This record gives sequence, C-alpha cells and structure tokens, in this order.
Amino acid sequence: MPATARKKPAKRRRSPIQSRGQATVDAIVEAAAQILARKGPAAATTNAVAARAGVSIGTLYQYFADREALLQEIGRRHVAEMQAVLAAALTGIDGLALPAAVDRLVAAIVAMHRVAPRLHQALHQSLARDHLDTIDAFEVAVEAMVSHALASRDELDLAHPALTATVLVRGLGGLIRTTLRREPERLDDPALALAMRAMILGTLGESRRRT
Amino acid sequence: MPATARKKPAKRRRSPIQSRGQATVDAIVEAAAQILARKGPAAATTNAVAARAGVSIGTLYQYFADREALLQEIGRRHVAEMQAVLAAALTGIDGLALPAAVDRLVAAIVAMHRVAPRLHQALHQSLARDHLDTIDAFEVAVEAMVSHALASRDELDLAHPALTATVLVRGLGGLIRTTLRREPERLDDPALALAMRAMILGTLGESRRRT
DNA sequence: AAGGAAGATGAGCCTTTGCTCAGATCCTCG
DNA sequence: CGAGGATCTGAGCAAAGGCTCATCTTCCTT
Repeated sequence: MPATARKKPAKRRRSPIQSRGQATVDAIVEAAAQILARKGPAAATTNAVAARAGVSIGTLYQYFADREALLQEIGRRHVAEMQAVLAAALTGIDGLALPAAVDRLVAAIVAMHRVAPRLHQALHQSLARDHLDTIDAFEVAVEAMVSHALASRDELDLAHPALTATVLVRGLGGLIRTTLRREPERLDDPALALAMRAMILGTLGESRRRT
Repeated sequence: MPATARKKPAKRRRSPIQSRGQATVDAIVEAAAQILARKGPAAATTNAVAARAGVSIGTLYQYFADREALLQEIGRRHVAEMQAVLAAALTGIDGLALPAAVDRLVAAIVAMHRVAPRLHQALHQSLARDHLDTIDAFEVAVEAMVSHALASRDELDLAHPALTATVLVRGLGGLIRTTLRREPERLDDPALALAMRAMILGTLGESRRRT
C-alpha cells in the first residue's frame, strides 16, 4: 500500500474538480445519450461511448463506476429536462378556464414526451429493473401534480381526483408513447390533439361525484 | 465436400418431422419464454435456454437460425395467445347494451394484457427494432377491430370512429401496461375498473358527431 | 434387419465487451 | 519554476456468450 493511503473508493468515481474534468464528463454523457438514442442500447458500449466522446475508456471509468452508473446519470439528466419542459409548458395554467387549461395540458404532455423520445425508450430498455426508480419517481410526481391540479378545481367536482389523475396521465402517456414509436409524424396532427382533448374532457365529465 | 451435396442452408433451420422433434422445439420455446419472463432478456442466453429445456445447444441451433429467430418465434406464439384470449373475452359483445359492452371491453383488454405481462415486456425489450412487426401488427389489428365495433353502433354517433378507437386502445393499453409494471396488484382494484369505464364512456360521449 | 435420415450432443472457437492498471501529460499554486 | 495532484491514455485481461462441427444415437422404412 502506498504511503498516501487512499480511502477505499467504494464507488470508484472521481468528481471533477477542474473545469476540464466537468467538460469531459459532459462530453461522455452526451455521447452516450446520442448513441443510445440513435442506435439503441446494444450499440452503447463503453468503448463506443468513449470513442465518440473523444476520450479513452480509462477516462470514462475515472468518472463512472460502471456502465450502469453512466446510464443512470443519463436517466437523471433526461428526467430533469423533461421536468423543466413540463414545468415551462404549464406555467400560468391555473388562471385559465377549463377548455383552455385542457388544451394547455395536452400541449404540455406532448411537449414533455417529445424531449427525446428515442432516448426515453432506450433508457427504459437498458436500465436495469432496480434503476428505473429515477424515471418512475418522476412519473409518480407528475401524477401527483395533476391530481392536485384537478382537486383544486371545484368546478370539476371529481369523486376521486387521484384516481382520475392516474388514469389520465398513464393513459395519455401510453397513447403518446405508442404513437411516437409507430407513427411519430402523427403527433402533429391537430385531429389527434382534438381527440385527446375529447378524452380528457369526457373522462373528467364522467368522473364527477354525482353522475 | 461429401457426395451428398447439401443444399445451402440459407436459414439453417430444420423443421421437425418426427414428433420427437416437435416436442423438442416446444420445450426450447417454453424454456426460453420462462427465462425471459422471470429473469429478463439478459438472462435468456442460448446456453441457458438449452440447459433449461434439457437439450444441448447444438439441438437448439438445429431448429433456430440464431437467437433472434428464437425470440421471434416466442413473439409469434405470444401474440397468438393474446389474440385468442381477446377473442374469447369478446364473444357475444355485439348483443349487449352499451354499459355492459363497455364493462366487457374493459375486462377483455385487461385479460389480454394479463396473459404474460413479464414476457410481453421482455419481448418488447429484447426484440430488435426490425422484428417488432409481429407485435405491432397485432396492435394495429386490435385497433381496427375496435374501430369497426364502434362504427357499427349507431347510438354512439361518433365523428371519427377510427380515431376514437386509436385513442382508446392506445390509452387503455398504456394505462394497463404502466400499472402492471408499477402496481400489478392494483389491476384487481374494482375502483380502477370503474375509472376505466368512466374514461371510455366519457371519451365516447365527448367524441360524438355533434357535441 | 439394415441403411439412412432425423435428431441430439457438447467441447470449444471466436468475438465482443466491461473494465484495470502502469504510467504519461496537464494544471495550479506557492 | 517545480512539486504534486488532477486528468488522461490505451493495450490488453478475463468473462461471457453466440454459434459450429465432427460424431454419436434413435427412429422409420422397406
């Protein structure tokens, strides 16, 4: 053992201290995200990522304990971005009347899923079961947010706001994800937006306390 | 080269002729499906599958050109089973009044997704992009079926039956898949069934020709 | 019952890929 | 300027997994 006793690097990750290091980390994460989105999880080998990022594999492993850790970091950043987009698309929605608010909601959810659909899908495919938590947590948060928004509108008079929120968020999410995978261009179709609007309004109407 | 000139085995798959061979193929497919469902795509190595099926790897490769071909076969069988379950759960639905028909539809879609959810998910993860066609085709067929069913009910007076069918099928599918992954036990919750019912009825109501 | 086709075997080749390590290079700061 | 930490390098190890092939066994046919 050397004189300078290293503390056991339980996670052998070094946090970048100089700005150069930070740039390297960013380059690695970005390269990985690109490969993941364009060629899928299988193509995102550590060597390929390092090559694309323009660094050596050794450097990659200086900052990430293993491949999984890298994927997790990508997941974290991706969720943060989705969150930001969603929040931006929803600002001021409380002040709007119901129809306008619904339109805004539709646009927001679509925008959120548009952030990086291929990457989103690739992450779902490649993250080990135990590490989907980051993404799951975000989805739960979205449901909670919508639930709260629904509950605060007395006009809706919902019997079970949380349940309705769950149905709407998961339903719309699935609809958008499926469409994005099979007919991506269709997401621009105004008719689809109208149909989603109808689904939301209809569901809300049918979920009132006294039908 | 031997005297008996082999025709080039472009796809080196041998179709079983004796019943023994058929049994072997079934054992292999079943073993693979089990591993896929229980431990995920990564664990479904060809060697592991052969071991679980109780045959040697050589035998596996006698019937399947490569790993992908095996996965495709599993996909084919799985889709066939879902189709059968769905058809069974929908028999006689045309004769029912709307509310009852909707309940039946909800039950049918849930039943269909229950067939082998883990396997379903694993297939989506492991099938190469080019080979999701089998699954996609089935989903398209389901949408067409529902679309037709909706259009044939004059009482609904839908403006765009196909569009409404798409929204409903993809929406419900996403809802069920998400729930199955995150809170599987909740699929038995009657409240959720009611919420789905509300979503369907509401969406139908809001999608009429003249609102 | 004999020949040949169908079926089965499994050691091991070969490629891929995650990851390590011994050192080279770059920065910062006294 | 020079020491020492931060950063980077890349050949290559070891494990894993897809797949082949030479050979053996079982079954059908006549």
